[in-house]
Amino acid sequence: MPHPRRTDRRAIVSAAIEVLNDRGLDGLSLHVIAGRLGIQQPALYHHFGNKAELMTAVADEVLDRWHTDRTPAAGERWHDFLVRNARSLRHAMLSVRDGARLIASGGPRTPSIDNAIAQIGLLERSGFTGPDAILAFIAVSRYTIGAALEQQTARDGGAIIVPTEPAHAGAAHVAEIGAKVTALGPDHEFEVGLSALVHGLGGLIGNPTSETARGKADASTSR
Amino acid sequence: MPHPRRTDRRAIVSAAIEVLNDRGLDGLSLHVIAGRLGIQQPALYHHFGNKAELMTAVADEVLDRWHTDRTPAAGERWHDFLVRNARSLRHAMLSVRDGARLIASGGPRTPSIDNAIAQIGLLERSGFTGPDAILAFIAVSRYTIGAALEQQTARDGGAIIVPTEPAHAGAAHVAEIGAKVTALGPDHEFEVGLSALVHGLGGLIGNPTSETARGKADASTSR
DNA sequence: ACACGAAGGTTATCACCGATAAGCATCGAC
DNA sequence: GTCGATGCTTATCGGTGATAACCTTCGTGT
Repeated sequence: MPHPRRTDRRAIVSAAIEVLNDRGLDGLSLHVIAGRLGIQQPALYHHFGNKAELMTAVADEVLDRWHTDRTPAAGERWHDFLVRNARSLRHAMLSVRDGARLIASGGPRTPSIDNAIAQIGLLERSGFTGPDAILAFIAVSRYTIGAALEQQTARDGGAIIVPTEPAHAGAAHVAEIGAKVTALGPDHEFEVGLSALVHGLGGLIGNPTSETARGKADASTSR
Repeated sequence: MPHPRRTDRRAIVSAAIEVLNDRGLDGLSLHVIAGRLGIQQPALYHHFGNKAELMTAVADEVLDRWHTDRTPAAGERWHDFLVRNARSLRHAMLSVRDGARLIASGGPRTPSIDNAIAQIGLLERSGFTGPDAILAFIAVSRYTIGAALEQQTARDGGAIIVPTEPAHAGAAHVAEIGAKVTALGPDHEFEVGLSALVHGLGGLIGNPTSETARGKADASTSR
């Protein structure tokens, strides 16, 4: 039986996620994906123009499956929603091996227009200006991605390594509290920063940044 | 002139940075690096065990060259230093093409032990507990990396794209404020989140998180 | 003085990857 | 009933990281 079933984009994306989970992003080759579907590698080019296009579809599927909390509930407070949304995004990235690298490599996501309207609307109704609402979402999303990325790419299991040069005065102290932080776990690391960020974003209410925007751009080169 | 000069690790890393700047991270192959040095590709394996090792050295060199503000100045306030440190890290990542991807792909950095002691010491003297000091640094660093990564991988020049489905009610409004945010520029986007995050981290003073952490693996720690 | 081993470089070759070309089979529409 | 679109095949290409085997230079210990 040469062709038991017709292959479509959804089947390919699902197979890719399976391969991703047990071989990692570096082991995710078109050959292996096709092999799991019982077809040859060039056949994939009938469904996707190139590998990058496939990867984008995989990233979208991962978000669709696990990033569930994107819509503010009725009467939900703005910071509760921001936190819930960030946790959901993080959960999605951690649900797949190398998920953070996968999402990050695809560049910034563009959410559906309806979600964007609902999200921004909530923040505007809470006192944020329009631009500040968007800036708040961007900040939370970037922090979340950065946190998931570093957690997932940490090869030493997330432990805080202190290069223990012999008998350095403060080194022992740093190593000790480093061990404490490690013991608290990655979830706690994430929550502390998230809570601080969201709390700080509340300061934008009544202090719109677009008016206080001063030429603070230091020597950062744009590229 | 077969061998004008002996090649060492520093020369290889410098050549790699040059190649990185004009071909990008995806175009950074061992063949091209060796070509710039006038040698063959396998010769590089006498200096680095594999490509990943070379990339780590390149990332370290980038940080050494451009991430200059890592040490707190005498009498500097904690939040001023945190902000200055984050700007310096961002500046380093933006100083090289694909610098953020380069830094992020290498996993979390381990700073020199002396810097870690000085940095943590400043925060502890300012009222942070030891673990919270580390958590604050981690949060700022992850936000900074996430922000630089998304800015650098944005292929549409950082513009906020609104999928303009026809005549959608709030779409026009979202597109309008999206354009405003885009006009403010990436530096402003970064600064707003950074300021909020650092401001929020100040709330940790007097409210140590390690004591409010419930249901975590905290039994093993000291005393 | 000289042998010798380490260091740095060479050519040849591998397996693998993404991508393209050319051809064959199936199947629905006209 | 043919015909073209669709999905798949085999063959092949250039490029990439990595390994093997060999050669040359050079500092050094006896």
